[in-house]
Amino acid sequence: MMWAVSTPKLSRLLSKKRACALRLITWNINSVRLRLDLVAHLVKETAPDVLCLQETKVIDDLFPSAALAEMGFTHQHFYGIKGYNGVAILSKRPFTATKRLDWVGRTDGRHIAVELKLKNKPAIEVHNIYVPAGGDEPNPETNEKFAHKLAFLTELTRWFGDKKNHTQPLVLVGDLNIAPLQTDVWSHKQLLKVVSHTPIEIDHLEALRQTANFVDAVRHIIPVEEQLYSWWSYRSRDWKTNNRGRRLDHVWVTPQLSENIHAAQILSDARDWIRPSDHVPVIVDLKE
DNA sequence: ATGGTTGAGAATCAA
Repeated sequence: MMWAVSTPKLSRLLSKKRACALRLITWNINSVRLRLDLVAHLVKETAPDVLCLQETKVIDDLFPSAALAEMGFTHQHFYGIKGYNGVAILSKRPFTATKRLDWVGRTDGRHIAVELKLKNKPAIEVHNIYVPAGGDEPNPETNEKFAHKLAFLTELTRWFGDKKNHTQPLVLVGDLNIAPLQTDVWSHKQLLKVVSHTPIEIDHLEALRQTANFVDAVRHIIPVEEQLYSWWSYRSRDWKTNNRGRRLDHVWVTPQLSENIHAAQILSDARDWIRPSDHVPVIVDLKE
């Protein structure tokens, strides 16, 4: 087994998982087959109960189910298309339900959900979402990809809005491809017209958040004053020195779960792993 | 203002 990484201090840096906690990780992995060894490393170091991946980039027939089951994820729900996108929810705990959701008339592997039981709580529904990146130009009139991104968020907002009267606790994670806060980007001013940090996207994301009064679990733990990123472009000579990151990956929970948020961390070390994804894992522990 | 890199999978497309 080739361990791609040796960061011996990693486990020491991680806050310890409580015995009675559900550890949830979201990670845009940018090809699950190419980075199976990194998944194994992550799992060994952090022991997540539920691992949500985006950009698996593999059709279901070729999904590496057996290897992931060997890592302890005997419960798996995934949906991938050829070449790009693709989402997976890997779990050590059984699901009580699974579903796939499709938006803007496409079946393009961007949203799946599972239901699972927490101790002493009603079953929670975990949504794993990969929001379209949106292309380069932040104008829906001229850029079809940006129009798609906004339409995707609008449809999600309508759907979660319709669920509003339900009392089921929800967790929404994924690569939302939007960095909402000023401290979620390396330069608020320089990114105001850059897709991922434009006001119109942030408004759309905020509308989605408000449908179920979702709480940003990471910012619930880490103060908004603190610069925080989960993605650094491959197109940077030295990501660490330039540190031109953005926080595109999120974990949200509905209010009845917010008091259960025990810890949250962004594993920026992972950006230095061998052949890294451009995104790093985001970890949230929920007390049970 | 521009260019810079990576992955899938076979010429570009997506990010």
